Amino acid sequence: MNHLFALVDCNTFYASCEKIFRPDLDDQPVLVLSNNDGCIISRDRVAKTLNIPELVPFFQVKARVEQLGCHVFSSNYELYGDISARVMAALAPYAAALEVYSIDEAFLQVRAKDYQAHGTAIKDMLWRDVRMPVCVGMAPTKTLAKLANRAAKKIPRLNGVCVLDTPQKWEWLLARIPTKEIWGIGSRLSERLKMLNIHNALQLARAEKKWLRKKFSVVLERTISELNGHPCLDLDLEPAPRKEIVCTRSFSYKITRLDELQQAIASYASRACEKLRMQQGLTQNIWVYLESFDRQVGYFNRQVVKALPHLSNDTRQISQVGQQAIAELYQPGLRYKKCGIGLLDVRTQTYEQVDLFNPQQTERSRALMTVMDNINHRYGKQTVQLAGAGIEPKWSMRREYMSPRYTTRWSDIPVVKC
DNA sequence: TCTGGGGTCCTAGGACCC
DNA sequence: TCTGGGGTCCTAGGACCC
Repeated sequence: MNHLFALVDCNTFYASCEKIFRPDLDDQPVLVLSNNDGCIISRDRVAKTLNIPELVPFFQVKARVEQLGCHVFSSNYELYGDISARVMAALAPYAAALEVYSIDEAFLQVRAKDYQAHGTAIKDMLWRDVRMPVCVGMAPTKTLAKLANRAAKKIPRLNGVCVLDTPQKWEWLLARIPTKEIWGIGSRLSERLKMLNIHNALQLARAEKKWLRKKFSVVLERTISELNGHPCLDLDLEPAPRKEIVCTRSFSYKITRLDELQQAIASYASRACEKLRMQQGLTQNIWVYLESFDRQVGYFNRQVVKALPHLSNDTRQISQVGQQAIAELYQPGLRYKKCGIGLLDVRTQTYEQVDLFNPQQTERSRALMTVMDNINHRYGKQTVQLAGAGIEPKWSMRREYMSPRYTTRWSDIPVVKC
């Protein structure tokens, strides 16, 4: 075998991040909530044994969770992002090539004499150096590596490492995996496959792929090839810049006033524009979204796309257009729960087409944005921001159980008492 | 009172071109 | 009696992922 793909996936990533700086919680149940403290999105190993469900609204289980003595945290993305970067950096020496697939997963291209030993070495290293528990799955294709990883998580005797390097090994596993669990097969597809009498991964692997391509899509055809050990998907080493940058949030309570909605849009526009400038991007089309829910009126959402006069990454300009748009969408008397802004058709500054007859973003505006970003990078987010975004606004999301930003704020650095 | 947020890729169909 | 063929670009919507 020339090389294998390895998928390294952190176990209960958010909950594990919270535990790194709280060794006192080692054997305690830990839960992490989504934005606005809405749902449970991560449960550590101990909480799972208590049968606390994932993806349920927190308020429904709050009483039980407290009774069981769970430690609850609001999501702390600054912390998780930083721990993720540590994990990825630590993995690099163990791979010929590495793809950061998500905040808690990486695909590696690995060559080793003994793959089992290599996987164990990766797992032990991440626990020793970052205090992050992971599982490792290895196989000749990414799709099989995903399934190997799932097996490593679910089958205790594998000790967190699963290598599928022969058809005998992966076919044994495929026969035991429902189609829904395959990477790229969601609930819709798996239902339709069931009607064709395809219930598990082995049945899919042995199905007629050309016919299924016609009936479904090329994606499914690739999945079938990958299940048979024929790689179709390579590592994505240099992720392409984003084509869309979206920022939407629910409010901590229902908003009724336009000026508060405009504050929110200004604040989300700032966030989106920071991301835009980070990838040296420009945008010309702005999407604005507004959602309300009211007992009497019911559910309602509206959206609009607005064009800027020219390509831009200026927070002030984009925020202003966003605020005009939200004013158009606004209807007095409704109670709003969520709004958002998206930057569409994002392109790179390098390829900007200069138009002789139309205005462009000025040098002055570019320079100002750079200064703003530098200050915020150095002294912390929102050191400089638009006045229109409001100062510590009441509507901003609930985060009642927030842990310190141990690794990204000087003021939050943990203190060791001897 | 109360249910997250941010992405990508593919396809079908329409408009338009030569 | 009989009405071409092939291609590109764009958009909306569906499906999927973490």
